Amino acid sequence: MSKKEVIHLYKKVIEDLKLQIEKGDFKKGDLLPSENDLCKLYDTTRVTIRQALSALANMGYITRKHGKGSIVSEPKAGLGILSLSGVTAGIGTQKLTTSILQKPVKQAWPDNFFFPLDEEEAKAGCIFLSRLRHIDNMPVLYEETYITNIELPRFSSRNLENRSLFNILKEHYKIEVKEGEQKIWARHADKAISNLLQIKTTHPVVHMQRKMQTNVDGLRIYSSLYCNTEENFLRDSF
Amino acid sequence: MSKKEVIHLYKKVIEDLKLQIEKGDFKKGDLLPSENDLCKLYDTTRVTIRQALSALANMGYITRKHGKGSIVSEPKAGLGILSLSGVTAGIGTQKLTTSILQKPVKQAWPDNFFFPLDEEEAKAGCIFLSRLRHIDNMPVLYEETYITNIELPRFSSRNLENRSLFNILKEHYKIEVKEGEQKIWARHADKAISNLLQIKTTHPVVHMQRKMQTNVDGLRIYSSLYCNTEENFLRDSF
DNA sequence: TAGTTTATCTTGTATATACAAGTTTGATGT
DNA sequence: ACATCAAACTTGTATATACAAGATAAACTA
Repeated sequence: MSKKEVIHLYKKVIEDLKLQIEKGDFKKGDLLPSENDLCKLYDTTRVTIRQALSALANMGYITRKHGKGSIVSEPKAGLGILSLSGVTAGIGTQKLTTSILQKPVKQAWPDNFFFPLDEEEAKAGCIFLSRLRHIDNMPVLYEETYITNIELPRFSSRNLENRSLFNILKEHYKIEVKEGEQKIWARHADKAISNLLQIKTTHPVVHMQRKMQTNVDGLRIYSSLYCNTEENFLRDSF
Repeated sequence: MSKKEVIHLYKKVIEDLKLQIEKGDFKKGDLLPSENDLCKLYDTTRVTIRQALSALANMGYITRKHGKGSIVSEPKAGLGILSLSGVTAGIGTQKLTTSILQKPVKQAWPDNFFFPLDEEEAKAGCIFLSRLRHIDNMPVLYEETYITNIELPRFSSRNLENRSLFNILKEHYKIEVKEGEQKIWARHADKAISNLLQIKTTHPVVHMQRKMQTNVDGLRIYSSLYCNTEENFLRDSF
């Protein structure tokens, strides 16, 4: 009764190459195997290989040069919060830990929610969770996440510690973030935030509000986050 | 002796559809003609049409739905490039003014530039300019821009006041920003910034450093900006 | 009528092939 | 030794075709 999901060849090529770049088998400036080499490797044709390579180029892993080849791009560093490419940051995963302050719970949207909601969305309610991220055991980023309430089997009980919410949504529910918008402020930490991030109330923090569309119709992800950028910074690529 | 550039079919499809979306022939939510219809229209095959459509999807003009069609997206402000918005909904362009503190000048890159430069780039030097943006005559955002020094005829003498640098680069030099990355901090304003933005040195400001790739090989645009987000916020779509 | 199936749309994945055009390298000829 | 040219790479554009799979509406059945 196993799912027996059809794994598409071009997706396998993407995953393989992505992994090898992230592992460091291919470093910045290296040339990937040529399209024809990859064709032989995967026993397929150039159209399929090119589909994978152009996706990788779009995700920012490589740049392509006519007559030359596929050149591995600079690895992205920083707290890659926003990267749509799914690059889990250049900050070593071992240094970045996440603790859940509020496990996912179904609830109504807060009053005066920070982005306007359409009717269906407002009626459906949301799944709320909050997390605190640490780097080297120091709290750095506090994030509140609101997901439109649709049926996500076993979602509330999933272990979100030290794992990317986006990866879980992708792997288990095939939900992928497609586009979004964000608003950015610099603020003094208020009492709650200064407690959470263990800083003084005069300390400047980045405040961000984000709205993200997904590939699932009607399902949006909102988040509000506060970040102490004294020792680290927020980064994103577009 | 004209250039007689070969215009590729898939590029023509992209341009045609893009134009029709921008003109409003296709509005948000509309379905584009199906792939097969477009095949007949352009007397070509699906592979070529799909190449165009997937490019348009990547550019954010459409989203594609399996079994449904190509759906025209909400028009977006720019390509994920930072735009400034007011708390009170969108500020009209009339309220936003720009003054040039430093007209474009050719110079060497600063020492310890905030992004690593490759050899060619470092050798070429840069064009530097700085601008101060006001909302309702209050200074809100200070931005320093560095462009790789390539020949841009008459660029230094162009009037950049109240006009988008990106629009000028696009219209006059066909330079378009393709992708980029940005780093974000919250900081207390230092003396220079507090003077420029007319705020106290304890005031929190958003500091951003951005690196942008263009469609011209070897031409990159860097910027470092400081923003007072008390009355306004920075906004960004991706 | 209401629910189900079927046909027919749509896009998604894939094979096989051809030639154009940019880049590099090595052979050739002076 | 050096410049030139040709061959052998690379990616870019394109045609033609096949079947899978999601979405939708018409036809069918209870």
